[in-house]
Amino acid sequence: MNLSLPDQTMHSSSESCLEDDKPEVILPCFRRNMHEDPLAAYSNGSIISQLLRKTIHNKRAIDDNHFYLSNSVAAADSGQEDESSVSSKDSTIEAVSPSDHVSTGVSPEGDHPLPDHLKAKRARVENIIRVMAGSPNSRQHCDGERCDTDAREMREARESCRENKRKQRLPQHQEHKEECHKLKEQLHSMQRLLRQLQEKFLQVYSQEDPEFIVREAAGAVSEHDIIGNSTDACYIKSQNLQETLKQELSKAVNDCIDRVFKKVSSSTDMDISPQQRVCSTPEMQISLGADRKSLAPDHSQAEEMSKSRSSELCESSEAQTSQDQTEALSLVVRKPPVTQVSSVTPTVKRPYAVHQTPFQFSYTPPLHESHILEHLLKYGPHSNFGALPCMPPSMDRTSPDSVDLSWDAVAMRSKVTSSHFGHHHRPSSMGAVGVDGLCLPHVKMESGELQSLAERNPYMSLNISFEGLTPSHLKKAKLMFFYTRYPSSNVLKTFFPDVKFNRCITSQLIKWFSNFREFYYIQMEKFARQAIAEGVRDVKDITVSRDSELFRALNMHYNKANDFHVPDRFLEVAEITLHEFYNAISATKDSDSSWKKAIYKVICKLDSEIPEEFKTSSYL
DNA sequence: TATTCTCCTG
DNA sequence: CAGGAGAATA
Repeated sequence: MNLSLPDQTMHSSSESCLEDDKPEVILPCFRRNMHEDPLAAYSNGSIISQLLRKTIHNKRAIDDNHFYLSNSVAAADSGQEDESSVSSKDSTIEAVSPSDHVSTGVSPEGDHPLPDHLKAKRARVENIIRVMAGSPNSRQHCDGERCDTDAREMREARESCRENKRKQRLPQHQEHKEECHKLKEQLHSMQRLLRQLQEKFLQVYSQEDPEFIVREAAGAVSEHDIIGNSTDACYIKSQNLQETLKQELSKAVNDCIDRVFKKVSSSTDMDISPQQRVCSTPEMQISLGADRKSLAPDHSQAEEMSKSRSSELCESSEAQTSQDQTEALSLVVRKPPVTQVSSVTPTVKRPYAVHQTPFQFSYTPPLHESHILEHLLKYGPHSNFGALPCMPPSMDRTSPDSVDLSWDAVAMRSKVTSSHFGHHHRPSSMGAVGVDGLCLPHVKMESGELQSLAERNPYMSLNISFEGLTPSHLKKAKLMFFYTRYPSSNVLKTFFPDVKFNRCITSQLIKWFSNFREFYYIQMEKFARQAIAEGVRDVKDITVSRDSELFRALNMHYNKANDFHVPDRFLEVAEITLHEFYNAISATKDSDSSWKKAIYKVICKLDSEIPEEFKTSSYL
């Protein structure tokens, strides 16, 4: 394909529609429309159709290697019709030009002034189309190196061109009408949302403190200028918003729990499987946002697993109340009678409710409301609550205070995870009501009951299987790294006997060691380069002892508490690795992108036996 | 095709 | 350290 369009052509076709610097091409009236009053351009000049047509022309010109653009496009840009050049040279677009005239006259908006929202929207649409129109030409400025990309882009351009053609065949005025209609609808829906939000605020505040209505409403919904402006109560406003959200959420949650409990209590006599019974308790529904896609059911969990599992119930319920749950959920039983589920929550249409959040499962507010709430939660003052990241419920998020459990697992996890996640928050920070209510049922539940529930519930087991890796395991893995850099999965299974292995766990452990290696090799490279920079001439001058800075760095990473005696062999391996890096870098092998692979190959053979005591589950 | 590894990013 | 992308490997 010949891309060597004359420079002049490119300029006239690409820049003239994008920039102001071609006054000789763009008529003043058109420029005013484009740059000063996009709305007017929209309603009067059908700029969109013109630009679309120009796009088509440009792209066709590229495709067919036609060089007639400079004239016709310039004319088109000017806003004046050049039908002869259009229709005579490209009969496939014949529908375009006449419709321009039609649309110009039958513009649905006519002369009516439009809201600013609409103007802005329209401006954006036009901008997008301008970019579309300009891109294929600007591409022509590139040099020959990008021919491949260009070819691909050209194909895309052709497709896009076809798309545009299809659109062009629609009567323009109809298109405009539709567009206007859509915009209007959007505007209306936004106004509706605003009103609803406003009402919500008023309603809530009136319950709390009638005196606040005036000030708060004015501040929160200032756009509508309900009463006036208030700028002096920002802090109080935030506080109130916080409390309000908490109350609203808590109310909704409590309500749903009540309803679910009622339903459950009335249906426990029904003929349902143990799993079903288990899943029917609210805390299960809430907390079972398990990673269902992997992991097989596990009925033989160790006792401590079951204990930590119970802590998960509360933890995950906390973490998930408001976040978006995109993960497949296991909150519904395997073979639930549809009526049973839907009778509890009519909003849940699917018996296997895959994408329902635990929260939504029981309480699904109208879409707009939830959106508003979501937005407020995300960006509002209560970010701690709202911005809970989308992490699997099995991942660490603890609320030890919310459940009075004395199990070691809980305590341990709480301790570690609270330091692990900088933004960990205690329930107390969630407000008096908060989501603690969600955890309440746990407190009332006997530990034995919980345990048996957990053992009978495959989905919980999934959760816990994944949960099997604790910070203790991480610490142990780090120490094992002193012996083995590339442990096989068999080794891992052997040395983590207390972990119920599955694909997920294995991958996780492998990932850990991968991370360990990453740090290890980064340090090696760093110190090797440092040695070279310091002018070390001989590899033999590089040693790794316990006094070495390198060792200290590694020890700090894998043995932070420094309560483990690092085997000498590790020092040797570290030294060998350092030498490898030194040699490779000295030989400027690092210019090769895969120069480290040779080193990895050497190091992976240097794994040594891991002491037996690591095999005991109680190690550490 | 699934798994593993490295690299990169947050 | 987790997660994702991409390449290598089985």
